[in-house]
Amino acid sequence: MLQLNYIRDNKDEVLKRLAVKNFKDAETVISTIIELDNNRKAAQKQADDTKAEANSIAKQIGELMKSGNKAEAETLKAKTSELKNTEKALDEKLKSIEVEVFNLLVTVPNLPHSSVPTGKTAEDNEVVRESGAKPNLYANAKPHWELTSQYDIIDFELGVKLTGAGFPVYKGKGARLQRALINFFLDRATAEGYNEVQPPIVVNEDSGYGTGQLPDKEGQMYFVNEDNLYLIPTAEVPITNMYRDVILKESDFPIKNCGYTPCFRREAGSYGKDVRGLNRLHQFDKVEIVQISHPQKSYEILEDMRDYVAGLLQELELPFRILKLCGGDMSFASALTYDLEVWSAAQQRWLEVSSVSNFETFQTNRLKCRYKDTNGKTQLAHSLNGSALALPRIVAALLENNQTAEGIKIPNVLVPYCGFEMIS
RNA sequence: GGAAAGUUGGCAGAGUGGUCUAAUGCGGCAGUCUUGAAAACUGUUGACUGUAACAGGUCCGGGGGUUCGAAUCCCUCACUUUCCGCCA
Repeated sequence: MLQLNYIRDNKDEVLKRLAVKNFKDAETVISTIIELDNNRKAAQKQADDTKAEANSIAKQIGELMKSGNKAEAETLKAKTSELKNTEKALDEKLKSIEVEVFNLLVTVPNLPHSSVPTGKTAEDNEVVRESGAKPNLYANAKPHWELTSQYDIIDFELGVKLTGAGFPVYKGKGARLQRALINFFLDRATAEGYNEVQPPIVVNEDSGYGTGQLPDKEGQMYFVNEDNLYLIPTAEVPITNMYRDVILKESDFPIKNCGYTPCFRREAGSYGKDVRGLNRLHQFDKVEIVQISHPQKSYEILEDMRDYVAGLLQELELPFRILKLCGGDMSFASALTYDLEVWSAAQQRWLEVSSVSNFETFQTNRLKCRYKDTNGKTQLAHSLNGSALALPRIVAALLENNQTAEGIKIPNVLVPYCGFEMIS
Protein backbone atom coordinates (compact mmCIF):
# COMPACT_ATOMS: atom_id res chain seq x y z
CA MET A 1 0.00 0.00 0.00
CA LEU A 2 1.34 3.39 -0.98
CA GLN A 3 1.76 6.08 1.64
CA LEU A 4 -0.96 8.66 1.52
CA ASN A 5 1.46 11.48 2.33
CA TYR A 6 3.64 10.54 -0.60
CA ILE A 7 0.71 10.53 -2.99
CA ARG A 8 -0.42 13.88 -1.70
CA ASP A 9 2.96 15.53 -2.09
CA ASN A 10 4.02 13.89 -5.35
CA LYS A 11 0.93 13.48 -7.44
CA ASP A 12 2.53 14.01 -10.86
CA GLU A 13 5.40 11.69 -10.10
CA VAL A 14 2.99 9.03 -8.86
CA LEU A 15 0.90 9.23 -12.01
CA LYS A 16 3.95 9.07 -14.23
CA ARG A 17 5.21 5.95 -12.55
CA LEU A 18 1.85 4.24 -12.34
CA ALA A 19 1.67 4.59 -16.11
CA VAL A 20 4.73 2.32 -16.37
CA LYS A 21 2.73 -0.31 -14.52
CA ASN A 22 -0.19 0.20 -16.91
CA PHE A 23 -2.48 1.01 -14.03
CA LYS A 24 -5.79 2.01 -15.54
CA ASP A 25 -7.78 4.95 -14.19
CA ALA A 26 -4.74 6.19 -12.33
CA GLU A 27 -5.74 9.81 -12.81
CA THR A 28 -9.26 9.28 -11.43
CA VAL A 29 -8.24 7.07 -8.55
CA ILE A 30 -5.38 9.27 -7.38
CA SER A 31 -7.39 12.47 -7.68
CA THR A 32 -10.25 10.93 -5.76
CA ILE A 33 -7.90 9.76 -3.05
CA ILE A 34 -6.42 13.23 -2.65
CA GLU A 35 -9.82 14.85 -2.63
CA LEU A 36 -11.16 12.39 -0.06
CA ASP A 37 -8.12 12.94 2.06
CA ASN A 38 -8.77 16.67 2.07
CA ASN A 39 -12.32 15.98 3.17
CA ARG A 40 -10.98 13.69 5.82
CA LYS A 41 -8.73 16.36 7.20
CA ALA A 42 -11.55 18.87 7.41
CA ALA A 43 -13.87 16.35 9.06
CA GLN A 44 -11.17 15.36 11.49
CA LYS A 45 -10.51 18.94 12.47
CA GLN A 46 -14.21 19.44 13.17
CA ALA A 47 -14.48 16.21 15.14
CA ASP A 48 -11.37 16.99 17.14
CA ASP A 49 -12.58 20.47 18.04
CA THR A 50 -15.92 19.10 19.17
CA LYS A 51 -14.21 16.52 21.30
CA ALA A 52 -11.90 19.10 22.79
CA GLU A 53 -14.89 21.13 23.86
CA ALA A 54 -16.70 18.12 25.31
CA ASN A 55 -13.55 17.12 27.17
CA SER A 56 -13.16 20.48 28.75
CA ILE A 57 -16.82 20.58 29.85
CA ALA A 58 -16.53 17.13 31.36
CA LYS A 59 -13.52 18.29 33.29
CA GLN A 60 -15.37 21.36 34.56
CA ILE A 61 -18.30 19.23 35.69
CA GLY A 62 -15.92 17.01 37.57
CA GLU A 63 -14.51 19.96 39.43
CA LEU A 64 -17.94 21.41 40.21
CA MET A 65 -19.15 18.07 41.57
CA LYS A 66 -16.11 17.89 43.77
CA SER A 67 -16.71 21.31 45.23
CA GLY A 68 -20.38 20.45 45.77
CA ASN A 69 -21.74 22.92 43.25
CA LYS A 70 -24.43 20.62 41.92
CA ALA A 71 -26.73 23.16 40.35
CA GLU A 72 -24.08 24.60 38.09
CA ALA A 73 -22.95 21.13 37.13
CA GLU A 74 -26.47 20.33 35.97
CA THR A 75 -26.62 23.38 33.70
CA LEU A 76 -23.34 22.37 32.11
CA LYS A 77 -24.62 18.83 31.61
CA ALA A 78 -27.52 20.16 29.59
CA LYS A 79 -25.07 21.75 27.17
CA THR A 80 -23.39 18.47 26.33
CA SER A 81 -26.21 16.57 24.69
CA GLU A 82 -25.97 18.57 21.49
CA LEU A 83 -22.20 18.22 21.44
CA LYS A 84 -22.60 14.47 21.75
CA ASN A 85 -24.82 14.31 18.71
CA THR A 86 -22.50 16.32 16.50
CA GLU A 87 -19.58 14.29 17.78
CA LYS A 88 -21.27 11.08 16.79
CA ALA A 89 -22.23 12.35 13.34
CA LEU A 90 -18.73 13.65 12.65
CA ASP A 91 -17.14 10.40 13.78
CA GLU A 92 -19.34 8.45 11.42
CA LYS A 93 -18.56 10.76 8.55
CA LEU A 94 -14.86 10.49 9.31
CA LYS A 95 -14.96 6.74 9.46
CA SER A 96 -16.81 6.40 6.19
CA ILE A 97 -14.30 8.65 4.43
CA GLU A 98 -11.43 6.66 5.87
CA VAL A 99 -12.95 3.41 4.63
CA GLU A 100 -13.43 4.93 1.20
CA VAL A 101 -9.81 6.07 1.04
CA PHE A 102 -8.54 2.71 2.21
CA ASN A 103 -10.63 0.84 -0.33
CA LEU A 104 -9.17 2.92 -3.12
CA LEU A 105 -5.65 2.84 -1.75
CA VAL A 106 -5.49 -0.95 -1.76
CA THR A 107 -6.27 -0.98 -5.48
CA VAL A 108 -3.18 1.08 -6.33
CA PRO A 109 -0.11 -0.98 -7.20
CA ASN A 110 3.38 -0.15 -6.03
CA LEU A 111 5.34 2.44 -7.97
CA PRO A 112 7.96 0.86 -10.21
CA HIS A 113 11.60 1.79 -9.77
CA SER A 114 12.92 4.27 -12.33
CA SER A 115 14.93 1.55 -14.08
CA VAL A 116 11.91 -0.66 -14.78
CA PRO A 117 11.42 -1.09 -18.53
CA THR A 118 8.08 -0.09 -19.98
CA GLY A 119 6.02 -2.86 -21.51
CA LYS A 120 2.88 -4.87 -21.22
CA THR A 121 3.68 -8.57 -21.30
CA ALA A 122 6.43 -11.05 -20.63
CA GLU A 123 7.66 -10.35 -24.17
CA ASP A 124 8.82 -6.93 -23.01
CA ASN A 125 10.98 -8.15 -20.15
CA GLU A 126 14.64 -7.28 -20.38
CA VAL A 127 17.17 -10.12 -20.45
CA VAL A 128 19.90 -9.04 -18.07
CA ARG A 129 22.13 -12.04 -18.35
CA GLU A 130 22.19 -15.52 -19.82
CA SER A 131 24.49 -18.18 -18.49
CA GLY A 132 25.38 -21.79 -19.26
CA ALA A 133 25.08 -23.74 -22.48
CA LYS A 134 21.82 -25.41 -23.40
CA PRO A 135 22.47 -29.16 -23.54
CA ASN A 136 22.12 -31.18 -26.72
CA LEU A 137 19.89 -34.05 -25.79
CA TYR A 138 20.10 -37.48 -27.34
CA ALA A 139 17.50 -38.57 -29.84
CA ASN A 140 14.98 -40.19 -27.49
CA ALA A 141 15.01 -37.43 -24.89
CA LYS A 142 11.77 -37.18 -22.93
CA PRO A 143 9.93 -34.47 -21.03
CA HIS A 144 10.17 -34.83 -17.26
CA TRP A 145 6.63 -36.16 -16.82
CA GLU A 146 7.64 -39.23 -18.78
CA LEU A 147 10.97 -39.62 -16.99
CA THR A 148 9.29 -39.49 -13.59
CA SER A 149 7.15 -42.51 -14.34
CA GLN A 150 9.91 -44.33 -16.24
CA TYR A 151 12.08 -44.23 -13.11
CA ASP A 152 9.11 -44.30 -10.72
CA ILE A 153 10.26 -41.26 -8.77
CA ILE A 154 7.23 -38.97 -8.93
CA ASP A 155 3.70 -40.35 -9.12
CA PHE A 156 1.13 -37.85 -10.33
CA GLU A 157 -1.74 -40.35 -10.58
CA LEU A 158 -1.25 -41.51 -7.02
CA GLY A 159 -1.47 -37.90 -5.89
CA VAL A 160 -4.76 -37.58 -7.76
CA LYS A 161 -6.06 -40.57 -5.84
CA LEU A 162 -4.99 -39.16 -2.49
CA THR A 163 -5.87 -35.52 -3.03
CA GLY A 164 -6.31 -34.29 -6.59
CA ALA A 165 -4.38 -33.00 -9.57
CA GLY A 166 -1.33 -30.95 -8.68
CA PHE A 167 -0.44 -32.90 -5.55
CA PRO A 168 2.20 -35.39 -6.67
CA VAL A 169 3.71 -38.16 -4.55
CA TYR A 170 7.51 -38.19 -4.56
CA LYS A 171 8.89 -41.71 -4.24
CA GLY A 172 12.24 -43.31 -3.56
CA LYS A 173 15.05 -41.39 -5.21
CA GLY A 174 12.54 -38.72 -6.17
CA ALA A 175 11.71 -38.10 -2.52
CA ARG A 176 15.37 -38.21 -1.62
CA LEU A 177 16.15 -35.63 -4.30
CA GLN A 178 13.57 -33.30 -2.80
CA ARG A 179 15.12 -33.61 0.61
CA ALA A 180 18.59 -33.11 -0.86
CA LEU A 181 17.59 -29.91 -2.62
CA ILE A 182 15.93 -28.49 0.49
CA ASN A 183 19.00 -29.19 2.57
CA PHE A 184 21.34 -27.85 -0.08
CA PHE A 185 19.39 -24.62 -0.38
CA LEU A 186 19.13 -24.14 3.37
CA ASP A 187 22.82 -24.82 3.89
CA ARG A 188 23.78 -22.30 1.23
CA ALA A 189 21.40 -19.65 2.60
CA THR A 190 22.73 -20.14 6.10
CA ALA A 191 26.29 -19.78 4.83
CA GLU A 192 25.20 -16.54 3.17
CA GLY A 193 24.15 -15.16 6.54
CA TYR A 194 20.44 -15.91 6.49
CA ASN A 195 18.92 -17.01 9.75
CA GLU A 196 16.96 -20.22 9.27
CA VAL A 197 13.40 -20.21 10.58
CA GLN A 198 10.60 -22.75 10.52
CA PRO A 199 7.38 -20.77 10.47
CA PRO A 200 3.79 -21.99 10.64
CA ILE A 201 2.38 -22.88 7.24
CA VAL A 202 -1.12 -21.69 8.08
CA VAL A 203 -1.62 -18.03 8.89
CA ASN A 204 -4.38 -15.77 10.14
CA GLU A 205 -6.12 -12.98 8.30
CA ASP A 206 -3.88 -10.23 9.68
CA SER A 207 -0.85 -11.92 8.18
CA GLY A 208 -2.61 -12.25 4.85
CA TYR A 209 -3.22 -8.51 4.88
CA GLY A 210 0.29 -7.73 6.01
CA THR A 211 1.99 -9.07 2.91
CA GLY A 212 -0.82 -8.09 0.56
CA GLN A 213 -2.45 -11.43 -0.31
CA LEU A 214 -5.62 -10.04 1.18
CA PRO A 215 -8.00 -8.46 0.44
CA ASP A 216 -7.34 -9.08 -3.23
CA LYS A 217 -6.10 -12.58 -3.82
CA GLU A 218 -8.00 -14.74 -1.37
CA GLY A 219 -9.06 -16.90 -4.31
CA GLN A 220 -5.45 -17.97 -4.67
CA MET A 221 -5.16 -19.37 -1.14
CA TYR A 222 -6.59 -22.47 0.49
CA PHE A 223 -8.75 -21.48 3.41
CA VAL A 224 -9.59 -23.40 6.56
CA ASN A 225 -13.07 -22.17 7.19
CA GLU A 226 -13.55 -23.53 10.67
CA ASP A 227 -10.56 -21.71 12.10
CA ASN A 228 -10.34 -18.77 9.72
CA LEU A 229 -6.82 -19.66 8.65
CA TYR A 230 -5.07 -19.65 5.29
CA LEU A 231 -2.55 -22.13 3.96
CA ILE A 232 0.47 -20.11 2.94
CA PRO A 233 1.17 -19.62 -0.78
CA THR A 234 4.80 -18.86 0.08
CA ALA A 235 7.00 -18.62 3.17
CA GLU A 236 7.23 -14.90 2.44
CA VAL A 237 3.92 -14.52 4.26
CA PRO A 238 4.84 -15.83 7.71
CA ILE A 239 8.49 -14.78 7.56
CA THR A 240 7.76 -11.18 6.57
CA ASN A 241 4.90 -10.98 9.05
CA MET A 242 7.31 -11.74 11.86
CA TYR A 243 8.08 -8.02 11.56
CA ARG A 244 4.49 -6.82 11.62
CA ASP A 245 3.95 -4.03 14.18
CA VAL A 246 7.62 -3.88 14.99
CA ILE A 247 9.85 -0.85 15.40
CA LEU A 248 13.45 -1.78 14.74
CA LYS A 249 16.67 -0.07 15.60
CA GLU A 250 18.95 0.97 12.79
CA SER A 251 21.57 -1.33 14.21
CA ASP A 252 19.22 -4.29 13.64
CA PHE A 253 19.81 -4.07 9.88
CA PRO A 254 20.27 -6.02 7.76
CA ILE A 255 17.70 -8.59 8.80
CA LYS A 256 18.10 -11.78 6.83
CA ASN A 257 15.86 -14.80 7.28
CA CYS A 258 15.36 -17.91 5.26
CA GLY A 259 12.98 -20.79 5.59
CA TYR A 260 11.80 -23.95 3.94
CA THR A 261 8.05 -24.53 3.71
CA PRO A 262 5.58 -26.32 1.55
CA CYS A 263 3.55 -23.78 -0.44
CA PHE A 264 -0.10 -24.09 -1.40
CA ARG A 265 -1.72 -22.40 -4.35
CA ARG A 266 -5.17 -22.96 -5.69
CA GLU A 267 -4.20 -21.79 -9.17
CA ALA A 268 -7.85 -21.42 -10.08
CA GLY A 269 -8.28 -21.16 -13.81
CA SER A 270 -4.94 -22.62 -14.92
CA TYR A 271 -5.08 -25.25 -17.62
CA GLY A 272 -3.14 -26.57 -20.58
CA LYS A 273 0.42 -27.58 -21.27
CA ASP A 274 1.82 -24.85 -19.02
CA VAL A 275 0.63 -26.84 -16.06
CA ARG A 276 1.82 -30.23 -17.24
CA GLY A 277 3.85 -32.35 -14.84
CA LEU A 278 5.86 -30.30 -12.39
CA ASN A 279 5.35 -27.03 -14.21
CA ARG A 280 2.56 -25.88 -11.94
CA LEU A 281 1.40 -27.56 -8.76
CA HIS A 282 -1.04 -26.89 -5.95
CA GLN A 283 1.50 -27.96 -3.36
CA PHE A 284 5.23 -27.54 -3.76
CA ASP A 285 8.36 -27.01 -1.73
CA LYS A 286 10.35 -23.83 -1.62
CA VAL A 287 13.16 -22.21 0.28
CA GLU A 288 12.56 -18.50 0.60
CA ILE A 289 14.97 -15.71 1.50
CA VAL A 290 13.56 -12.56 3.08
CA GLN A 291 15.30 -9.34 4.06
CA ILE A 292 14.16 -6.28 5.94
CA SER A 293 16.50 -3.44 5.13
CA HIS A 294 17.36 0.19 5.53
CA PRO A 295 15.73 2.13 2.66
CA GLN A 296 19.07 3.32 1.37
CA LYS A 297 20.46 -0.19 1.12
CA SER A 298 17.59 -2.07 -0.44
CA TYR A 299 18.62 -1.90 -4.09
CA GLU A 300 22.13 -2.98 -3.32
CA ILE A 301 20.63 -5.87 -1.37
CA LEU A 302 18.28 -6.74 -4.21
CA GLU A 303 21.25 -7.27 -6.50
CA ASP A 304 23.02 -9.35 -3.87
CA MET A 305 19.97 -11.54 -3.56
CA ARG A 306 19.64 -11.91 -7.32
CA ASP A 307 23.30 -12.84 -7.67
CA TYR A 308 23.06 -15.27 -4.78
CA VAL A 309 20.21 -17.12 -6.48
CA ALA A 310 22.11 -17.11 -9.77
CA GLY A 311 25.02 -18.70 -7.92
CA LEU A 312 22.78 -21.56 -6.80
CA LEU A 313 21.76 -22.26 -10.38
CA GLN A 314 25.36 -22.22 -11.45
CA GLU A 315 26.25 -24.75 -8.76
CA LEU A 316 23.42 -26.94 -10.00
CA GLU A 317 24.91 -26.63 -13.49
CA LEU A 318 21.66 -25.43 -14.98
CA PRO A 319 21.57 -23.00 -17.92
CA PHE A 320 19.62 -19.96 -16.83
CA ARG A 321 18.79 -16.39 -17.64
CA ILE A 322 17.91 -13.37 -15.56
CA LEU A 323 15.10 -11.06 -16.56
CA LYS A 324 14.29 -7.64 -15.31
CA LEU A 325 10.52 -7.54 -15.46
CA CYS A 326 8.76 -4.79 -17.35
CA GLY A 327 6.07 -2.66 -15.74
CA GLY A 328 3.23 -4.73 -17.12
CA ASP A 329 4.60 -8.10 -16.02
CA MET A 330 5.57 -7.11 -12.49
CA SER A 331 3.54 -8.07 -9.49
CA PHE A 332 1.19 -5.63 -7.84
CA ALA A 333 3.38 -5.08 -4.78
CA SER A 334 6.82 -4.95 -6.35
CA ALA A 335 8.97 -1.94 -7.20
CA LEU A 336 11.58 -3.97 -9.07
CA THR A 337 11.65 -7.68 -9.82
CA TYR A 338 14.21 -10.01 -11.31
CA ASP A 339 13.00 -13.37 -12.52
CA LEU A 340 15.40 -16.25 -12.85
CA GLU A 341 14.50 -18.90 -15.40
CA VAL A 342 16.13 -22.23 -16.10
CA TRP A 343 16.25 -23.89 -19.47
CA SER A 344 14.13 -26.97 -19.68
CA ALA A 345 15.79 -28.90 -22.49
CA ALA A 346 13.09 -31.39 -23.41
CA GLN A 347 10.26 -28.89 -23.24
CA GLN A 348 12.45 -26.39 -25.07
CA ARG A 349 11.33 -23.54 -22.87
CA TRP A 350 12.39 -21.32 -19.98
CA LEU A 351 10.86 -22.09 -16.60
CA GLU A 352 10.63 -19.47 -13.87
CA VAL A 353 12.26 -20.80 -10.73
CA SER A 354 12.77 -17.64 -8.75
CA SER A 355 11.43 -14.16 -8.45
CA VAL A 356 13.46 -11.68 -6.46
CA SER A 357 11.74 -8.43 -5.56
CA ASN A 358 12.15 -5.19 -3.71
CA PHE A 359 8.86 -4.01 -2.29
CA GLU A 360 10.34 -0.84 -0.82
CA THR A 361 7.73 0.39 1.70
CA PHE A 362 4.73 -1.18 0.00
CA GLN A 363 4.52 -4.14 2.37
CA THR A 364 6.06 -2.47 5.41
CA ASN A 365 3.48 0.30 5.26
CA ARG A 366 0.78 -2.25 5.82
CA LEU A 367 2.85 -4.32 8.19
CA LYS A 368 3.78 -1.23 10.18
CA CYS A 369 7.35 -2.44 10.10
CA ARG A 370 9.43 0.59 10.97
CA TYR A 371 12.77 1.62 12.37
CA LYS A 372 14.02 4.56 14.33
CA ASP A 373 16.50 6.59 12.35
CA THR A 374 19.45 8.44 13.84
CA ASN A 375 17.26 11.47 14.50
CA GLY A 376 14.87 9.33 16.50
CA LYS A 377 12.19 9.52 13.83
CA THR A 378 10.27 6.38 12.93
CA GLN A 379 10.48 5.48 9.25
CA LEU A 380 9.21 2.59 7.20
CA ALA A 381 11.79 -0.09 6.46
CA HIS A 382 12.09 -1.81 3.08
CA SER A 383 11.21 -5.46 2.54
CA LEU A 384 12.61 -7.82 -0.06
CA ASN A 385 12.26 -11.47 -0.83
CA GLY A 386 13.19 -14.12 -3.30
CA SER A 387 12.81 -17.80 -3.96
CA ALA A 388 16.03 -19.65 -3.33
CA LEU A 389 14.68 -21.82 -4.72
CA ALA A 390 11.34 -23.31 -5.70
CA LEU A 391 11.84 -27.03 -6.19
CA PRO A 392 9.50 -28.45 -8.82
CA ARG A 393 10.82 -26.68 -11.88
CA ILE A 394 14.39 -27.18 -10.72
CA VAL A 395 13.63 -30.87 -10.56
CA ALA A 396 12.00 -30.73 -13.99
CA ALA A 397 15.06 -29.10 -15.49
CA LEU A 398 17.49 -31.42 -13.70
CA LEU A 399 15.64 -34.47 -14.98
CA GLU A 400 15.32 -33.25 -18.53
CA ASN A 401 18.73 -31.67 -18.98
CA ASN A 402 20.71 -34.45 -17.33
CA GLN A 403 19.01 -37.44 -18.91
CA THR A 404 21.19 -39.96 -20.69
CA ALA A 405 20.49 -43.36 -22.16
CA GLU A 406 21.76 -44.86 -18.87
CA GLY A 407 19.75 -42.69 -16.52
CA ILE A 408 19.64 -39.23 -14.99
CA LYS A 409 22.88 -37.76 -13.73
CA ILE A 410 22.79 -35.91 -10.44
CA PRO A 411 24.90 -32.70 -10.38
CA ASN A 412 28.07 -33.04 -8.33
CA VAL A 413 27.05 -30.57 -5.70
CA LEU A 414 23.97 -32.63 -4.83
CA VAL A 415 25.63 -36.04 -4.71
CA PRO A 416 26.62 -35.79 -1.03
CA TYR A 417 23.08 -34.74 -0.21
CA CYS A 418 21.44 -37.47 -2.29
CA GLY A 419 23.78 -40.30 -1.58
CA PHE A 420 23.66 -41.44 -5.23
CA GLU A 421 25.02 -40.21 -8.56
CA MET A 422 22.42 -41.53 -10.94
CA ILE A 423 18.73 -42.15 -11.10
CA SER A 424 18.44 -45.30 -13.17
C1' G B 1 -14.61 -30.96 23.92
C1' G B 2 -15.50 -29.05 29.46
C1' A B 3 -14.12 -25.37 33.33
C1' A B 4 -11.63 -21.17 35.28
C1' A B 5 -8.50 -16.93 35.05
C1' G B 6 -6.50 -13.27 32.18
C1' U B 7 -5.24 -9.39 27.89
C1' U B 8 -2.38 -2.18 30.48
C1' G B 9 3.81 1.34 27.40
C1' G B 10 10.16 -2.30 24.70
C1' C B 11 9.42 -5.92 29.10
C1' A B 12 7.48 -6.86 34.12
C1' G B 13 3.50 -4.94 36.80
C1' A B 14 -0.08 -1.24 39.86
C1' G B 15 -4.47 1.08 38.81
C1' U B 16 -11.93 2.97 44.69
C1' G B 17 -16.04 6.15 37.27
C1' G B 18 -13.53 12.66 37.80
C1' U B 19 -5.47 16.36 37.33
C1' C B 20 -4.74 8.55 34.17
C1' U B 21 -1.32 14.04 31.37
C1' A B 22 -1.20 5.65 33.50
C1' A B 23 2.28 4.51 39.62
C1' U B 24 6.64 1.56 40.35
C1' G B 25 10.61 -1.55 38.67
C1' C B 26 13.66 -3.31 34.64
C1' G B 27 15.51 -2.09 29.97
C1' G B 28 16.90 1.99 26.44
C1' C B 29 19.06 6.98 25.80
C1' A B 30 21.84 11.33 27.77
C1' G B 31 24.77 13.41 31.65
C1' U B 32 27.93 13.42 36.35
C1' C B 33 31.97 10.56 38.32
C1' U B 34 36.19 7.47 35.85
C1' U B 35 42.41 6.85 32.03
C1' G B 36 38.31 3.64 30.08
C1' A B 37 34.38 0.58 31.71
C1' A B 38 31.21 -1.17 35.60
C1' A B 39 28.61 0.51 39.85
C1' A B 40 26.24 4.69 41.88
C1' C B 41 23.66 9.21 41.16
C1' U B 42 20.78 12.78 38.01
C1' G B 43 17.73 13.54 33.99
C1' U B 44 15.04 11.52 29.95
C1' U B 45 11.96 7.67 27.58
C1' G B 46 5.56 5.36 23.27
C1' A B 47 2.55 5.22 18.64
C1' C B 48 -0.89 7.54 15.24
C1' U B 49 -3.21 12.12 13.60
C1' G B 50 -2.53 17.13 13.18
C1' U B 51 0.21 22.19 12.87
C1' A B 52 4.75 26.61 9.78
C1' A B 53 5.51 25.66 15.02
C1' C B 54 2.41 25.28 19.16
C1' A B 55 -2.34 23.70 20.41
C1' G B 56 -5.86 19.99 19.76
C1' G B 57 -7.48 14.80 18.91
C1' U B 58 -7.05 9.20 19.18
C1' C B 59 -4.84 4.76 21.39
C1' C B 60 -5.02 0.40 28.21
C1' G B 61 -6.86 -6.96 23.08
C1' G B 62 -11.12 -5.74 18.78
C1' G B 63 -16.16 -3.90 18.32
C1' G B 64 -20.52 -1.88 20.64
C1' G B 65 -23.12 0.27 24.97
C1' U B 66 -24.14 3.04 29.86
C1' U B 67 -22.41 8.13 31.62
C1' C B 68 -21.55 15.11 31.47
C1' G B 69 -17.03 11.95 32.12
C1' A B 70 -14.64 4.79 31.26
C1' A B 71 -8.19 1.49 31.71
C1' U B 72 -12.16 1.09 35.60
C1' C B 73 -19.31 -0.62 34.78
C1' C B 74 -22.35 -3.66 30.93
C1' C B 75 -22.69 -6.62 26.20
C1' U B 76 -20.09 -9.14 22.42
C1' C B 77 -16.04 -11.20 19.69
C1' A B 78 -10.96 -12.65 19.40
C1' C B 79 -6.73 -14.33 21.62
C1' U B 80 -3.59 -16.16 25.78
C1' U B 81 -2.71 -19.07 30.15
C1' U B 82 -4.00 -22.94 33.69
C1' C B 83 -6.74 -27.39 35.05
C1' C B 84 -9.70 -31.69 33.23
C1' G B 85 -10.73 -34.97 28.96
C1' C B 86 -8.81 -36.99 24.33
C1' C B 87 -4.28 -37.78 21.76
C1' A B 88 1.05 -37.83 18.51
